[in-house]
Amino acid sequence: MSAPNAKEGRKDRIIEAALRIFAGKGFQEATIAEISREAEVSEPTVYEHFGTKEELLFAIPEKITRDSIEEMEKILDFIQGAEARVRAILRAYIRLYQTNPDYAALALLQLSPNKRFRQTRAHGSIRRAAHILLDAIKEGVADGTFRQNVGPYLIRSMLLGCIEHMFIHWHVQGKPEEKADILNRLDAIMDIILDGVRSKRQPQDLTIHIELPATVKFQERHRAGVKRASVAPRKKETKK
Amino acid sequence: MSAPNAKEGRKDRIIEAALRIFAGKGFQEATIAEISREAEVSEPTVYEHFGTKEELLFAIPEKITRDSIEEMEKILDFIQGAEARVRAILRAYIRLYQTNPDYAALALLQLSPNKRFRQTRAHGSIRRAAHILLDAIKEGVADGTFRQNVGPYLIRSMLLGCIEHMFIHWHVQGKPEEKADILNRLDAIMDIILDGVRSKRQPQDLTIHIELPATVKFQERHRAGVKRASVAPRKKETKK
Amino acid sequence: MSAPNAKEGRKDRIIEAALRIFAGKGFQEATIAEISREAEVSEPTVYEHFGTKEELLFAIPEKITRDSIEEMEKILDFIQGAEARVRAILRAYIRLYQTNPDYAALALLQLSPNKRFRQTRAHGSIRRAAHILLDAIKEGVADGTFRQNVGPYLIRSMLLGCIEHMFIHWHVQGKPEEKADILNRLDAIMDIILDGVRSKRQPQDLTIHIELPATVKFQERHRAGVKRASVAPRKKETKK
Amino acid sequence: MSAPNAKEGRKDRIIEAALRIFAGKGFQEATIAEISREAEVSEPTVYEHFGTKEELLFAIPEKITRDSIEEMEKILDFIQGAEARVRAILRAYIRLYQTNPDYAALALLQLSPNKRFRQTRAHGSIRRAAHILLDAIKEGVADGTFRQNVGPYLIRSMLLGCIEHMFIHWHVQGKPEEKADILNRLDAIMDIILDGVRSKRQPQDLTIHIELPATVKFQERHRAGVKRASVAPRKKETKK
DNA sequence: CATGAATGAGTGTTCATTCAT
DNA sequence: TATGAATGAACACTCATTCAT
Repeated sequence: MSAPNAKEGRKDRIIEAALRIFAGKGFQEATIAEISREAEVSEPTVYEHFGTKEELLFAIPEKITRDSIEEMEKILDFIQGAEARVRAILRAYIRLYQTNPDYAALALLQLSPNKRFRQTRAHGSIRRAAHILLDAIKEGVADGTFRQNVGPYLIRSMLLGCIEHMFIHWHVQGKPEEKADILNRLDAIMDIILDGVRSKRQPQDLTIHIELPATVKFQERHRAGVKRASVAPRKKETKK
Repeated sequence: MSAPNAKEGRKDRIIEAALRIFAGKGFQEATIAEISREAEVSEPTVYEHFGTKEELLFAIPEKITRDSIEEMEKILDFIQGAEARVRAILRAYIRLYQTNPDYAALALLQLSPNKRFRQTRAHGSIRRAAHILLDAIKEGVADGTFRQNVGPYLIRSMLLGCIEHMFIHWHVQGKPEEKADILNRLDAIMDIILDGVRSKRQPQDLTIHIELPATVKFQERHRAGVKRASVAPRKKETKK
Repeated sequence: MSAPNAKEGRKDRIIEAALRIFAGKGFQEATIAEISREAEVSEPTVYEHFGTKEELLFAIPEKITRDSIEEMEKILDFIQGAEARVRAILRAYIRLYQTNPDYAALALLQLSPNKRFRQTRAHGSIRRAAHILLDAIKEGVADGTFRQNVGPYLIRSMLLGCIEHMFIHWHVQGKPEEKADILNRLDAIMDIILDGVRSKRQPQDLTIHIELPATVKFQERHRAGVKRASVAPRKKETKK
Repeated sequence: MSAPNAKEGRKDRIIEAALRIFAGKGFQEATIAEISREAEVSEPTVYEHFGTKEELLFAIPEKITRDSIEEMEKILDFIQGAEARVRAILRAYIRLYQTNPDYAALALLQLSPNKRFRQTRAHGSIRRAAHILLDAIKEGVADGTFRQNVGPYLIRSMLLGCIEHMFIHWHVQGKPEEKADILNRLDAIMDIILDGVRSKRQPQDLTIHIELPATVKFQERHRAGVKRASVAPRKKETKK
């Protein structure tokens, strides 16, 4: 038990050290010497487990994405409805980035520019995740949840682009405290993307005309204000 | 006149060569030797004009953004209305990226991860552009064009994130032909972001309870039923 | 009995694997890892038996030459006559190289350049073999079999040099099929070295004076005269 | 003039230093650092001129053989007769090895085991030289200078093998003083190879047919029949 | 002023070799 | 004893950067 533990522990320690260093100073600026120091192993030990500096880089998303994506897929089995599924997927993205800010920085700043990364198994996982999201969106387009006249790729770009942009922005701004907030604001973000940012000042085209005798008593039952969820537009007009 | 021209021409040739090379293979993978070869000057000549490889990197956005942003600012003087201004700014972004795909790749993949770039004058220009966009958004929030309850930063992230994500996606996918399409589709994209992706079929979640005396005549006006949607939104009307 | 057998078998397996690998890619290019893999033992086991990579290299001729040379010495006891002895020794060389082409390549290409190998016991054996050959040659010089005016070292260089050159040539040319032929051609080679490559035309200038009774009829048959040879030795014998 | 001189001088200095070091301690044991120190240049300068350590190794025979072989070819234009040509070629070999003992050691001990060297231009020159020698030998075989029944390849192996063996022997024995002697003894060596090492106690191959009157008494003197030799020299004497 | 030539400084990578089990 | 795991030590090679011309 100690051996495999020690072994895996060592390998994991190296990956974790590499994640810290790579995220901190970039792939090229980082040296194996520094990483091995951080991991408290010797340089050759790093090469024992990872044949190349770049291989070590790619091992990081390999390790991190596999679990995340499998978990996400499991969860999705229990979620019905396109919108809910999209929300769940984005929630997974955000939670991953938030739980592991170093990984977020690595993935968004170091890995994505790397062309060779695109031929990696880890990138395959990422593509799969992106595909799952795309499928959920398509489903939403099909069932009328989302607009018919908008390409699902564009919707995905909006969703992921927004999230990624926020993370990058906060990372380079060095305001990690705000990062913790993203998950809380996901529903808001979702609502905005779903419903748009334009202020909805008029009951869009809903008009109800009811003619009642003067004696009739009228009671409108307000719903409890929606808490965090759907910022769905509430439009109520009662006319007489 | 010929000398400064030749000189400036030389400097520009170096910058352009550097842009091509940096965008093509990344900053670290590129060598001064290669760039000087591409620019048809000698290596020391590169150092004559740019003290450092990184300085040369930073000179690229310096050159490109200055003109773009100044032009954008001028144009904005003639545009009224928050939404139109936002559209104009985004149009400028897209046109820049589209006109100069190498610069797009450089800015989005090479420059943004670079921390030192943030202390550059060129980055100042970029920040200013981002600020102008933010101001336009704020203006729109203030004048009721945009929702009040959404932070302008978030709106900006949505807009820029979406655009950047699309460019990156198309760059790494190697589909430049689609890139040419973005500008044409900007208005559509803007509309989507502004209006949301949710299909706007009816006032959702509207519940009206009306108690009426039996004698009251009631007339319900059906809207067109949802066609294919299966997960159709729930609408409940209760009448008595 | 099994243990030492197994052990010796293991040691031999390592030596044989090392021979294959060393001969195939050279000493420096070969790695202990590769050899241990080929021998189906672990790397430390190699070091268990041979303290050093070079020690392992030297163990190969150690193992191979010992038997060969002892056998050769025994055989020589039964061979009389300098020329026959020389032939026998060379036959042993050739048979060794031919039986074990890997060893030939190793000895001729890897071991001979190695200075430290000269201080090895294995090299002692090789020296002894060379000495035995030299003794046979000296014996031949002494008893009139070989020319008096040629140093025995030179004769040995001719013999060994020729054989080695042929093996090297065929090894690098990758024509092992010809190698199988050398032993068959040893006698021819020996004859050539012994008798020279010059065509023996000397009887050309041979003048014989024979006094015969007038009745005797005499006929000499000339060989075709050599055309261009200028430096051809002229030998004249006169008899009565 | 100074620049090319300095440049070529530098490059040559590096080659010469490399030759000394490589010959002294072998290719693998030598380090670029040591060579650059010996050449009094920096390590990168070595790489400026030679992309690789091995390329540097191969540049040595490149430089040395080209001149030698061209010179040899020129000289051969003036030499008539196969034997004289062969002698001239071998003289060139020996002089080269003797003039440049380090190169001899390098060529015979470091280069010949190297498989990649065989694909080098320098090796092409060496092959050409070997081919010229072979042609001269074939010419000699054709014109009757050399034995008809001996393959020219074998003759070449004898000649080159002998010379190389002597140089190697003297190199590893560390007796350079004898090396100086080889050229002086070349003619003797040639004579030996051409005429063989067997003591020539009688005119061989002499066949005399004499018709004698029946009254003449005839006596044939048998020599001891060679046992197994197949190509054994035929000696027939007929006496009266 | 432009450049050919040179280099200082640093890094990834390799293996022979050794412990701890 | 045999080995999986780890490492110390060393080296080839690169490239941004600078002189001398």
